[in-house]
Amino acid sequence: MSDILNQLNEAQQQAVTCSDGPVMVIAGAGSGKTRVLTYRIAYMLSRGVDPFNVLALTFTNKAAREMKERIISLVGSNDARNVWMGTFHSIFARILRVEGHFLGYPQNFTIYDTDDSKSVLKTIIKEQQLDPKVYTPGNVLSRISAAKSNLISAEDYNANSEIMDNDRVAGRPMIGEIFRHYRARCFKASAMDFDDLLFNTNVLLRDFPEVLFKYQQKFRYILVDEYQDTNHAQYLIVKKLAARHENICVVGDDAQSIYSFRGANIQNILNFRNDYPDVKTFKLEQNYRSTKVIVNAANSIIAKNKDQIFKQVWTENDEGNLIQVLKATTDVEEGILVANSVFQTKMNQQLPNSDFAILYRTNAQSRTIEEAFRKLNIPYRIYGGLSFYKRKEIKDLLAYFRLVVNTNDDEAFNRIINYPARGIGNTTLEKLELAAGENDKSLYEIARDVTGYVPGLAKNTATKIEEFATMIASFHIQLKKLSAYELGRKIATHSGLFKELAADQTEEGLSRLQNSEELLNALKDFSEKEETLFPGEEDEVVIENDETRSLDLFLQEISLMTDADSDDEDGNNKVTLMTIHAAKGLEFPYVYIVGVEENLFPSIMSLQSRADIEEERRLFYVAVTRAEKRVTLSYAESRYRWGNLTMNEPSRFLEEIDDSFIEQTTRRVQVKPSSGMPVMQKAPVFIKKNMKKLEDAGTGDAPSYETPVEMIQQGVEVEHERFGKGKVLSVEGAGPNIKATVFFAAVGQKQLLLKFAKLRIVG
DNA sequence: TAGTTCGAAATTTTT
DNA sequence: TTTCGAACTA
Ligand SMILES: Nc1ncnc2c1ncn2[C@@H]1O[C@H](COP(=O)(O)OP(=O)(O)OP(=O)(O)O)[C@@H](O)[C@H]1O
Repeated sequence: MSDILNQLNEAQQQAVTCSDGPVMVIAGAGSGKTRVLTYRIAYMLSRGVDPFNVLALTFTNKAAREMKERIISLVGSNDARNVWMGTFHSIFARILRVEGHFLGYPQNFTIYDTDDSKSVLKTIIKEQQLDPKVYTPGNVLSRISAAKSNLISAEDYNANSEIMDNDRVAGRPMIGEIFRHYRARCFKASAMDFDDLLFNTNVLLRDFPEVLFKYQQKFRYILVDEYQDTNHAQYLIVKKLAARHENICVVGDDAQSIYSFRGANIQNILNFRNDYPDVKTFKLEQNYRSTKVIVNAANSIIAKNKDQIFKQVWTENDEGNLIQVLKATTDVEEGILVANSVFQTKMNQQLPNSDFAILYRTNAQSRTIEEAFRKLNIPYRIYGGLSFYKRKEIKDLLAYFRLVVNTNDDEAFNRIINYPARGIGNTTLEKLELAAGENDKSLYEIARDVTGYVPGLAKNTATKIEEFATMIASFHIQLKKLSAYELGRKIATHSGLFKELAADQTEEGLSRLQNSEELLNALKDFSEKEETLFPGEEDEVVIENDETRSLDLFLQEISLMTDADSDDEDGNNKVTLMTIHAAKGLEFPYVYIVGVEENLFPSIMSLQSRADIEEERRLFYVAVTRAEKRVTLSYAESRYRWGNLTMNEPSRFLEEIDDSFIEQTTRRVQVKPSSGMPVMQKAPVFIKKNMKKLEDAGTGDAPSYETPVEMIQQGVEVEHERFGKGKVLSVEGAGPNIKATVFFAAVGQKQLLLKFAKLRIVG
């Protein structure tokens, strides 16, 4: 046990050993807050606390997993497996699976992701005959989401005159009505969206005292990491659960609150004392992560914010490198400069790729960076953006799985009823929807007896629909009998999905098929492995048939997984590319913050209000404090945005850093990259290509094609990145509109505008 | 009903 | 640059 305490400084030790009652740790970046939380749990366990009585809420599932590993090695016992540890969403989804019946949800409810939610909203907006330009799904969803995060139900929303007035003034008076429909539809589909998981947990704990009591007894010790980014719904859950024993420990840093856009409220941490007057507060001041330069620069950045708690942060670490600033002419060049710098640093000092992280404000920025790394053959991994589970082909297959698991899932039904094509079009679907609404049934139930519910249908169509429904029913029966993998493969083949994919011989089609196979592989792994993230207990029989790792369990596991949660199978020695938001809580020796430009970072959306700019500044603070050894900032004077060239000034944040922390020579150095850099041959090509685009954008006329275009003539063999190989049958048109008719082996004859089509001449 | 084509719109950040 | 939906054709 003293081993555990030996690895902590005095303030940390106090925070760890101060046993019962409310505890708050509020401290700057890299001061060991997460470490305190981890060691605190280890300490408790070593003092005989039952791991089943500990609930630890982390920001990602991966953080939870790592914390668990750490604790296991600290206490030298596998017992720590049984600690309840995970994100708010995954922990309470788990609990809702068991207790949801109190609220009328089945155990196998579906979790809707943002796309599902938007799709439901789109249907409602159309149904209500509202102007889709005024009511965009994204907009409406964010209103609804904000409401639910603040525990405002659809009824409350409509009854609240202030909210309704706001909507009216904003020209969107019908949002309350849409909200009502949305909530009804989700419920009917046995589905919860992300916000519902927290909202419904609150309802559960509010309206069912016996449930509240049960979990208060279970979770005698509650710990929350990154508490500054909790929203009201999360705050109340914690408050309710902790009310009985008040063994609650929260750690956080108000200067790192960066999720207010999804309802996070710094007041939760600032007002903690109001709820627990006898809270013991600990401040940690020593930073163990970063060099003096980084710590001091970060301090000077955050000092510009008005709203903050003053914190002294210092370090005994080395002075370290000054902050480098790279200036590029274009976004493409920025990528090259960054990749070069990584390459040089890594070669000079013999460092692994995993020592480097590239952080950006928006996902869209990853592209140019990615291309530069690919050119240099530096392995990288992109987090966020389009994850595996968001790909079309994967979502299609998953929609089949979802419908089989929860036949009420109308979203899934909609997605796959006519994919692969079964001759069931929009008109038919509308009739089904109508019948479903009138009879208060799910689309699936209508489909099972379509002749009964929708009499006027063409015979052929009705048969098709019933065949589909029967197929789903036959899968559904086998849900608990087969493993996830066995059933998954059966569905993929029997539904005709694989056949459809295999028929597409284009390169894109092949990769789609491969991805789908990859999903089946994941199912296979899942079916074979034993453990899940969560412990089970005798008093909660969630899993009826423990033997089969069935498909519904698989869906539960992946629905709340982000790609930060999964590890890469082909090695982890890669440069990390991610948004700053995703980097919260992580650390890397060398950090590059790219796109440090006005209108991008700070985002153009934030310039209106001081509060928003301060949040951007906190984001910048988070970014800088991820670094252990060196920070490099970069900006580009111009960058492409939706295909348009835009000019940008360097970010105000650059100027806010004291000059004494910035390496003054870097500017000169990278205007003329030193020779010996590996991309010297390639860089000019890139820049030239970009210059050409510049010209085009400037003049508009004077078509300037790259040479190959003239070479595309009748009879030439070409390759298209999507359609594969083909032969040019004819070329017509002139100027910017030259068109070629090409016959592709894979997809047949196509007309292509040479301006856009990327044709390569073969042979 | 299915497949194609053309024009408009989109990008903050995420569970 | 890509994605989505409306309009059009087979
Ligand atoms: N007493 C200590 N001795 C040695 N290393 C420490 C000590 N405390 C913390 N560290 C190290 O400092 C780094 C930062 O710790 P940790 O991630 O817990 O900080 P944090 O306050 O949670 O940071 P952030 O708020 O930025 O996420 C980690 O690498 C951790 O191992």
